Amino acid sequence: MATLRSISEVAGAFDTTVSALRYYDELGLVPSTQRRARVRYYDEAALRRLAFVRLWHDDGMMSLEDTAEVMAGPTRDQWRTLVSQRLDDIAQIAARLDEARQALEHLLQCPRDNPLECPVIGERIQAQVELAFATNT
Amino acid sequence: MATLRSISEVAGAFDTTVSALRYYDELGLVPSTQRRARVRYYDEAALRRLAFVRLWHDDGMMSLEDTAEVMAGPTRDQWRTLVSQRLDDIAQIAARLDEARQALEHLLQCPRDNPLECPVIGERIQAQVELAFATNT
DNA sequence: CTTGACGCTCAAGTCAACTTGAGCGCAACC
DNA sequence: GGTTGCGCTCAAGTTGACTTGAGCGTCAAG
Repeated sequence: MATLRSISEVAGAFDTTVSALRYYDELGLVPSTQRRARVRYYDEAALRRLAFVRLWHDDGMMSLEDTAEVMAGPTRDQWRTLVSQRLDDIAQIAARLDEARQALEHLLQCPRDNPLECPVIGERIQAQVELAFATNT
Repeated sequence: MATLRSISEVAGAFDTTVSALRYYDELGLVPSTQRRARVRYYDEAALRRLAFVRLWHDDGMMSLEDTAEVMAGPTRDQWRTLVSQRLDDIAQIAARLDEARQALEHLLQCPRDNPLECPVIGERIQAQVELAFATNT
């Protein structure tokens, strides 16, 4: 049952590095289960914590600190706020991502050689500039 | 016509800082139009460059370096590759974002107090762990 | 005529999330 | 019995995108 894995096995399986795992351990984010003569071993529970971290944290979705807080919070209210904030952030990011995607997709089929000269992008940009100086001259 | 803005005006209008603008200038990313006795002034064209930078770069969509390359590339092929790579990245990020959103939304209405104990999330995590050690024991 | 607001340069500091390097221990293999 | 492989610790380095600080110039107002 309680199969224990060495740090390099875990790193290999989760496509990460030994040093990153040591770093997580140091932070207390994913502590190794046991220490036999200073050597770290990981069991299933630890692996689940690790998978959790990678689910939240990868690609900069959530900072390690926030991830730690979500996992650590013994009471519901502590992480609920954080989670719903993060949901708001995600919605915003998704919106921006979609804007960027549209712009980039246009660029690919835009006949202009220099992106700065593209009239379609130019319109957005111009709108931005005008908006920036909307209140004063 | 050619209205010139001071660095602090520009910073205020674009909701950024004077030091960031100086940094962009130093990089050659958004050079100031003129220098009157060492003092920077920005015209419309410069503002358009700045808006462009913020459109691509904000929220970590694109690094400043990539942004620079897209704007600088005099030939189409130079930035086309970059742009389509970035489109791929965006698609991936969007997918991960959606995964994360689903997980977080579930958490908000999950009766469990500790996210690590949630069976719905647990299933994903478990799948990850198993997948990680799929090839060896 | 000094105080304040704004501008400048150049060097150094900051932050997150790691990585790298020095120097060590222990076990196995040739 | 040396050397390779994996593990360890602790301190310091890295990267990107800025920020901060020291020290200075310039001009308008009080």
